[in-house]
Amino acid sequence: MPSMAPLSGGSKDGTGPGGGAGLPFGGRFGPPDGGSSGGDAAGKRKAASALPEARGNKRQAILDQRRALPISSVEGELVNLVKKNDTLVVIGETGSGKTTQLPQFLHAAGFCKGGMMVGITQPRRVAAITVATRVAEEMGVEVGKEVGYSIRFEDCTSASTQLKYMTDGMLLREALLDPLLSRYSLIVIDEAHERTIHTDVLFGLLKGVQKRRQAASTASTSSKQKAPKTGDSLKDLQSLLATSNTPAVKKISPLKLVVMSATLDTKGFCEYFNGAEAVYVQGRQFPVEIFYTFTPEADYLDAALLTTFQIHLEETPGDILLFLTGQEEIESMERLLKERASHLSQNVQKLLVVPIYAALPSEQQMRVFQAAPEGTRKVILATNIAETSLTIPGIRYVIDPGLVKARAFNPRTGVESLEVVPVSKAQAQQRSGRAGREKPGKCFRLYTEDLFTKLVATTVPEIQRCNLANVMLQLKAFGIDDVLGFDFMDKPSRISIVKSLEHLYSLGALTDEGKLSDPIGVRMSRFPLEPMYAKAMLISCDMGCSEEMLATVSMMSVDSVFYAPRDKLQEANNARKRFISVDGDHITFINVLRHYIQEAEEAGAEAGEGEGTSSNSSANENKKAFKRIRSWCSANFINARSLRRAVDIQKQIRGYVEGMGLKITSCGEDMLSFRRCLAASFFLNAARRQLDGTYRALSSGQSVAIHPSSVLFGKKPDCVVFNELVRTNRSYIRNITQVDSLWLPELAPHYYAAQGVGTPSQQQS
DNA sequence: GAGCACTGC
Repeated sequence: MPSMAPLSGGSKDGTGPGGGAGLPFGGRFGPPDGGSSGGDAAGKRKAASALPEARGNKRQAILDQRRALPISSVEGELVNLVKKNDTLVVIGETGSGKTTQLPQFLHAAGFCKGGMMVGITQPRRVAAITVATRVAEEMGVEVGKEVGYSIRFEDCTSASTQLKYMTDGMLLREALLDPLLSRYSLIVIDEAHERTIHTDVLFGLLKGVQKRRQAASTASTSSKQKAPKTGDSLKDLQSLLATSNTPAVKKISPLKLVVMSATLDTKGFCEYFNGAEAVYVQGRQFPVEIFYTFTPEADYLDAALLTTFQIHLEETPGDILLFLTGQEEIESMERLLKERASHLSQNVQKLLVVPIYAALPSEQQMRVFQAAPEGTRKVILATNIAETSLTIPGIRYVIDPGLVKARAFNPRTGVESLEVVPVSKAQAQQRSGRAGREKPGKCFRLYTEDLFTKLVATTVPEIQRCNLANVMLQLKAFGIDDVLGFDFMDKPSRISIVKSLEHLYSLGALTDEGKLSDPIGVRMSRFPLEPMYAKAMLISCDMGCSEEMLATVSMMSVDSVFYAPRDKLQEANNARKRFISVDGDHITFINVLRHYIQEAEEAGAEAGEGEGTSSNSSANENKKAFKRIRSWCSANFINARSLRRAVDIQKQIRGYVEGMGLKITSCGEDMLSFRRCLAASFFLNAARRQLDGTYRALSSGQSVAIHPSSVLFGKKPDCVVFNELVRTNRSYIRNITQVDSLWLPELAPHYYAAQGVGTPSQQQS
């Protein structure tokens, strides 16, 4: 393709504020290297008024906006390339319009004919919703009709849907039910550079689907051909293709694939997709000047503080975005900045400090989107959440200390930890790009240019740094038995795969031959849960306490529901007391969920009592109920967002259980039965108290301690099961329930030697 | 007596 000019670059010749010239903290920064980049999907725009006249104007405005996008000048070429290639790699920089426009081009070119769909995956739920909404608006249709989206808990599509935006995890789910993705003519994997675990699994899977649909379509044209050769890892699906559903399969057309990425790291993608062609689409991003420090900073927090005031006192208006590693760091920086800002002289503009991180309650998160008052500069203290997940308007200055808190995972021990590590080059570029969304901006990297060149190019893909039990279960469910030979773009370590297979085997999900067991493994793979929780649901159905386990796995699947701000710790602990069970955290969580649901029901009933005839009054009643629940949450120091999510999950899992023909039953007050069920479910995570008072995890033999946030902290139970093993200063277990040590060999005899619970009967290594 | 980046089904 005569393609498409290179992406717009940063300025090469800017003179930096640091360059030595008269700054209060001068001499800190060297000259710019002129880089700029980064970006995310198209943002949400305001819906226009519904007045006919305004609507006409709106349509014209939309058309103008679409035509102005860099991608629209190459529509014809792009469509031809898609037609010509089975797989096409599209590199589109920020603001190119690829996410909203390319699917519309494909729609116009006839890829949705004959009831077929174009599917577009996104790593995040919000992106799927906002982009689908925008595209529907541009096409002048209602969301959910021709253009729809599908995310967990919300399917906004219909029989007439032709462009379907969805989370990557959702497409994986769909592939379980329809292994050939027979309703799709083309799949677009967007934001492929983010390399989420779902995206990476999809890569391998879709390559397989392409192969089989190719085979099916040529088989149907060249008439008879025997079942495809077996012997490769996909033989199960191939035989499925050969035996079942024959008429439909014969008609199937080949599957096209478009992989869209924001980085220039095309080589890896093209090689992986069998030498696929790549095209570049120019972006539209303002230049961002990059500054480095001349020497390494001993204390990056101090350097960040000084740089903030340097910008504040010397630079033109525009808000500042400072990247920090976590909540604690943000809170202390907030205090420091506020303290220093209070000493600013009267004739200097004010500084407004706003924190944002995922655990912050939503009302407080919203503050970053409010414009600062006249004559005030806003400084936003953010975690990685501001890197991709949300775009904050008004940012012209980015301060990047070059560090990030990332999850690490030791496959040998199964221990997870969070560690502060240097960012990758791609991440640093993504961060600096945040300064050039609306106007030219500046990015101050609190490290030397030499150090930048030594950073790794891209972040290690998620699939290489987390627990793979779920992924392996899904692959087995797809009929891929040879998981070690699966076509990963970046293969996880062998030990990591083997360990997760052992884990699945211990749970009974795999047979001695390593195949998915039926019905246990098959059922487990259907649940949108960690394998251990999926198994727990199945066991609890046999043990008569599935209602309690349903509440437990729902609560275990969300972020901590207890919200304890540092300054109100005592109050929060007191509030928690009313929910506590002496048996442990699991039953405590069940109590929280039950109280919440009861409160919500009462609030709903109270609202219903005063129900009037007008919809207005019922809306008010809803608002009242909502308010009551929210104040109940804050009075009890409970994170409302987490609990709402737990309720959603509970509802969804209940549906799955019932769909399998299993019964949800409660054991009532018989918590002994429920604790036995917890022991039977979580036997892989058991720990026993040693003579010296420490605890020993039975499966790995490592020494662990009960986390102080557990209700069993300081209670010295003899034997416990737990759900989380996290390493910080030492190894802590969290979410714990007391069990009788004799239950373990009784309920998990295949794992624990019958004579006792000193050690498991296998897996000693 | 400690501390939890961010997503997703």
